[in-house]
Amino acid sequence: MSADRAIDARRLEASCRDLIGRYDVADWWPAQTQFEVLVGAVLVQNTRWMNVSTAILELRRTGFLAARRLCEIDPALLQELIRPAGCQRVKARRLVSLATWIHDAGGLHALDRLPTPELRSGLLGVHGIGYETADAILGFGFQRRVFIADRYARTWLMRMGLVSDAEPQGYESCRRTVESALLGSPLCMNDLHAAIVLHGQAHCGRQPRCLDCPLTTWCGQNGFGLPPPA
DNA sequence: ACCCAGGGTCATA
DNA sequence: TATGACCATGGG
Repeated sequence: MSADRAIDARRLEASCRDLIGRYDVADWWPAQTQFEVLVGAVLVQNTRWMNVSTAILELRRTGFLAARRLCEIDPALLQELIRPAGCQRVKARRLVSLATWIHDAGGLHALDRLPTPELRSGLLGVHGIGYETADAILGFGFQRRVFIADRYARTWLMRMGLVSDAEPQGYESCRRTVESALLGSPLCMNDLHAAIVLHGQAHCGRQPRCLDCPLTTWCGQNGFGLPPPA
């Protein structure tokens, strides 16, 4: 399977570098503390960041932006504080689960020392944290080198012809493929994710803004819509 | 007045 | 294993 690997690591690296260079990727994930990154990762699930930031402001204003505090918070109060982010009942439970896991593990300082595989499986064990949220937390919260193979990423990679047709279908296979292909690359994976999302957003929506975009992406339905050039 | 976003879980077939 | 419903708010 690796003999005729259907991915050109050189071209992938060049394309990613090019993409990163086209977007302002600095401070793409605004956060004042490490814990705030983890909270934001849960709150942003299927939600615009604008709504998340007001919820985070509420949490900060009331002093609940700490794992220990969130473990004991009244669920109804937490729901009210994060209401601007939507799905408040669901996300309140998830935040408490996350905070409890952190507390039981001995705090973020203890978790920081764990190897990435252990940390990742631990995160995935928390109710409400799936692959994408776990990897966002690993990358932006714990500064680990992980590729976030979200839908934007998989679509972009496929449309660019950078991965085989089979890869984008599964999160994990795509993630592993890209991570191994970029093993020796100096590219910042967080910057790459930011650029991919910004690129996806720029090509999203009913008014495609980038029909003349030099990158090989297409505008239209579902993010990258129009069929690939024949 | 729609539409859906920096997902994940759970119930079906 | 593979879809689909569901969560829910606010900005465009």
